[in-house]
Amino acid sequence: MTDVNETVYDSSVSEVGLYEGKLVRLKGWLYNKRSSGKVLFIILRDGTGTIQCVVSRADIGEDSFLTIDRLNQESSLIIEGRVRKDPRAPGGYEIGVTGFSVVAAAFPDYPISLKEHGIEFLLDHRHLWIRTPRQRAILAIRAEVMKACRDFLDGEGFIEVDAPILTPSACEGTTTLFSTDYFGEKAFLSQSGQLYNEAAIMALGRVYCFGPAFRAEKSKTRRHLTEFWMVEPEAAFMEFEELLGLEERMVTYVVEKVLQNREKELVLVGRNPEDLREVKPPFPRMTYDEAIKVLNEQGFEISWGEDFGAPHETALASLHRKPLFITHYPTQIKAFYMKPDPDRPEVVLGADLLAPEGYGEIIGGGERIADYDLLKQRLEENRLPAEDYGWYLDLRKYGSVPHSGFGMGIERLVTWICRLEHVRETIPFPRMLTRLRP
RNA sequence: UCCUCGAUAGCUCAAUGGCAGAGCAUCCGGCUGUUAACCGGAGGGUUGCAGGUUCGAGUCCUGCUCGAGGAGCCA
Repeated sequence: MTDVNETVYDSSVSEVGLYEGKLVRLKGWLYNKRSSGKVLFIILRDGTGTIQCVVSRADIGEDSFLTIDRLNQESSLIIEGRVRKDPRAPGGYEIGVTGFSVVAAAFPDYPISLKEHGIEFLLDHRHLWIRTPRQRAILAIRAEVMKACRDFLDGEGFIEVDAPILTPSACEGTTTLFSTDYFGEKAFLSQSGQLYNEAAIMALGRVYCFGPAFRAEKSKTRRHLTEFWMVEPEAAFMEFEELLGLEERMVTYVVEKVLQNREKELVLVGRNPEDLREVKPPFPRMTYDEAIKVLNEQGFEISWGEDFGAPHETALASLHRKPLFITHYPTQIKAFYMKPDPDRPEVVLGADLLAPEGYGEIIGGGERIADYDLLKQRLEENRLPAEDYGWYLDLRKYGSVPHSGFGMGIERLVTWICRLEHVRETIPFPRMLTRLRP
């Protein structure tokens, strides 16, 4: 049945269809095993997918059959066999095993059996949980999202500039920061690279930073991590209207790329790709004033000047099937660097982008204050230490220009795109209020 | 920090105040096309911790610990 001179092709599980009728060699892990006496079905996973491998006692001999029959879940092995189409196989193709070698037999107590598990148990075993097809799919989509962000911004003339993680003070001053000791001085983990971006645009024009951000808030919800990833573009000479257009095109591009390259994964995690095909410009817009009116009409008790809570955001966003811009928030509830609307200084030229289906804010951004005196005044109003912001004020002293930027939270974006219940599945090793390990 | 809910076998869960149970996983056996295979058998417990009520507590009461969902805050 096997010609000793026949070529054996090295393949990944995902590309096995290219070798129909040929012999292939697959390297991976035993995901599941079913036996029917003389025939054994092995589901092999290799990081690109899973495939059914059929082992028959008659084909490989009694000893080999017993060896493979005794392997436990997650044993690593190399399998050789012939690719064939079979409607009975999940995925359409299967491998008729002609030979194998065990790389390492797994201990018999692999914790993540193929049944239901609670979230605490799964998070305690996150290092193993990520092996499951669903988690693999989510992480692959995350990577696609991050790549699409970079590709889009690179294509728009942005240059990636890394912002520091260790910083001497708060970027926005309001939220809680993780502190650490820096050779006897107190230092903080960055919660945003934005202020450094503002310095970088005066050198490079258009920049973005892409990195982790840290928030020591005691938030305990499905939308919060203490360590999360954010992409923050910033552009010199870009005003508010142009910024919203950029955000719209970027979100559209990212969604398009995920549909193009990770549709299988989307389906696997339970997101209907058709929902996402509607995400195209223009996105609906609503001013803060209008939003307050709509919320009051819906029975919410919220008055002008209050910030939105999660239920408010959900109510507003569920009016549309596309992301929704909320613009012109009250100056008093937004960060000190946001530029007040020249026609109406009580509101800022800032916007949040709310994902549909109750996923909340995925982007926050706006035009920044370019005027030296106004920025100085805002710093004082917010009681921020002058010595830490001297360099930031310098940017307004030496050739200040109108400029805008935004931050997009990767985990929230992925949560919405995948239609997940919680952000914790969208990052390889989540850091949350009650979780630092593994 | 606040509100609500929860903690029983490795995992997911059941058990009216009255003998601590099932499915899965593990081990042993069976089955020539399985689909989170199936069938038979075995092992596996300080019921989160500390008190209390009771003839008797997994179950009722008090305190604590840990976790989940939500609020506030935010991406």
